[in-house]
Amino acid sequence: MAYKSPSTRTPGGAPPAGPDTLRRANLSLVLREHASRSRADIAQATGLHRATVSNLMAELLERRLVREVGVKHVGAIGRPGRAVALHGAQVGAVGMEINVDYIAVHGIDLSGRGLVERRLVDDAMGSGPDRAVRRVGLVAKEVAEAMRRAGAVPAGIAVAVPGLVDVTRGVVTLAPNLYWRDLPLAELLSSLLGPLSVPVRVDNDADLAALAEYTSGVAAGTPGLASGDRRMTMAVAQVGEWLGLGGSILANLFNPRVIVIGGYFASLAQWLLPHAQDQLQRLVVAAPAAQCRFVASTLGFGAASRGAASMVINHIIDDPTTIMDLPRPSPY
Amino acid sequence: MAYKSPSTRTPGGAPPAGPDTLRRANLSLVLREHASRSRADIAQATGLHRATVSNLMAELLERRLVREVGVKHVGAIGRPGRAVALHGAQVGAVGMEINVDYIAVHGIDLSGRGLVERRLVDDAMGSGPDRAVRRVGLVAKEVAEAMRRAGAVPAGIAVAVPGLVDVTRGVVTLAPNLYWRDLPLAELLSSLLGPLSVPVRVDNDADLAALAEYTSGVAAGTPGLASGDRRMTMAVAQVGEWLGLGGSILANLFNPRVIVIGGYFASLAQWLLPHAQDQLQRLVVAAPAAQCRFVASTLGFGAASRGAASMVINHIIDDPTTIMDLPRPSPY
DNA sequence: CCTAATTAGTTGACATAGGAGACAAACAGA
DNA sequence: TCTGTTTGTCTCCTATGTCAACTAATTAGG
Repeated sequence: MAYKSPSTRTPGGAPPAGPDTLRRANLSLVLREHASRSRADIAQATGLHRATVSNLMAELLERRLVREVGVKHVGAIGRPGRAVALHGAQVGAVGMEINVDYIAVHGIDLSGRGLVERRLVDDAMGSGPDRAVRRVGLVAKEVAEAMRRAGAVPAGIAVAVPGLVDVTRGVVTLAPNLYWRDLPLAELLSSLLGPLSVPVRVDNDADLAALAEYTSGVAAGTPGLASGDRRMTMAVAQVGEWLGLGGSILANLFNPRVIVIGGYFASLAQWLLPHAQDQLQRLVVAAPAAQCRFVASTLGFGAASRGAASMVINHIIDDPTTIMDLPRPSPY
Repeated sequence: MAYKSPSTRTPGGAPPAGPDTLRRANLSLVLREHASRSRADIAQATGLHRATVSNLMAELLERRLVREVGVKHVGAIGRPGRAVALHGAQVGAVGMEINVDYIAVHGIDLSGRGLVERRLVDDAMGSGPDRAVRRVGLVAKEVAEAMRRAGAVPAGIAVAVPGLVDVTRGVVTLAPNLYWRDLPLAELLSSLLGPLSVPVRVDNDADLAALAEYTSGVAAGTPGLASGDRRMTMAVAQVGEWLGLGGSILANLFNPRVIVIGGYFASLAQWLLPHAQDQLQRLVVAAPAAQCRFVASTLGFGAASRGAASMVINHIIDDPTTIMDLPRPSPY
């Protein structure tokens, strides 16, 4: 009999680890070092043995996640390495943002290149979940089709929702603005998408917007914290001070380098941020040793859907075996 | 040659995974199910094969982390299982809290039983790091000795510091009250402890206090958030409202079930909390759907050191191979 | 042009991990 | 006592990574 992975049926805790767990972890490790480097370089960077990297790379090549991209002529002595690079074009990721008056969509490929970008105004999103979910499902289907035509088969869809989300189950616990409550959105969308069988994830919109800022926005490459709360309405200066107070509480707890202000606040940044920054400086314990700055988002309202698409890609990088385009041929 | 784990030398990212990684993960998985159950029960709970659990259990027995504790007579049909349980008594964990005017210490064994508890008043802790570190080192040495006399060899020491901490390097980035800055506390204490070679960790005091509340305090078994900011001084009612505002910001971001108020605030809980709760109710989006309550700490000032000790235990449970009391005899 | 040195990638033996199934052990019930 | 059932262990199998030896490709130097 063939070797079977440890049974996945674990009631509460972490799944048991088998050899495949190891494989997944190391595949991910190798895939992270995709910056057009040779196998030897990657072995160096990951600490894995050259032979192991070769082996793992073979699987990544088979799954069309990377490709050989030419010879890496270092000019130095010795045999030149064959550079491998991320082969993003064939794998797609779809991110959607649902809000009261619009649906935003970002379709990108594995290397982050934008393929599809839409923003549909729809004032009736708040009129109950049934209609809204159907609408989202239609848009998702259509975008997935467009991605497929562009050569990138969608490997996952992530949906950003303005509310509390149970990420593991894909359930929207509460989204007041949409009048949603305990809505199994991932499940509903999955069944609407039907035979496409694309994994659907759901997450909080602010979290995903933060991810977008972190990966490609003003906070790119910096440990940061994003905040886009847009439920308060007060005079600008006052709001700025409150923002500073809120930021100081977060800064004292997490010591971020930047706090990114997004959503409707971003457009008022010019007037808000000076007050906020003053307040922050006064209230943060570590100031000025640990510099924490308020920064306005530059991604605008597309941030959440952009972040959603990024999250799909992150999940693929975390576990490259989920790409089943070319299932590994059984050796028996 | 024996099998060598992948080289640990990884500049930036995660370490490469070898068979030992797998072993560690599953050892931890089994050790978590220590509630006096049979091997078969544990196999059921973890999803691992019975044979694997037997194998892992053998190593845990060898390391004296668990012990056979009698027959599990279910009264039911079939061969009764041999129950195994956590054998905490031989392994110790030391938690220390450093503050301006005192050092608090908690020594517990692996099963959580308290062995040593001290609280030393020392008003000169704020007079520079040199003296303070020496003092802490002496206390640590003495407590470790007491633990050893009680039969529990310390397997780790965690230190709670009121300030910003770089946990991975064990460096106190900034502790204003102590006048510490970029102090490599873990390294200093390690060298002071000398040949004892006990791993030293450093963490933020509020985080560790939160851990204590979570494991054995008012928030035991509940996803919670702890806050013990004691830097503000205002009129009680006003403070209560500000507390509510701060709590609402956190609640909107993280949706915790409880927010535990600790430190000096806890003693004023009676007057503070009603105002705070009112404010919270008004400002939290999800209220009243997602119930979030303010709760006062009952652990008092020992919370951080208690949490520090818990953290040491958590690390042991996470990776039982760090217990090298009985190194596994090589089979060659 | 040919050889030595050097680095890149691959191959097969070895070590270790966990799963599968068979087996002995230990009980309850008839 | 015999049967059925569950527990724990043993042996074999597969999967994975390391290691050392080997092949491949290139530069340096005569």
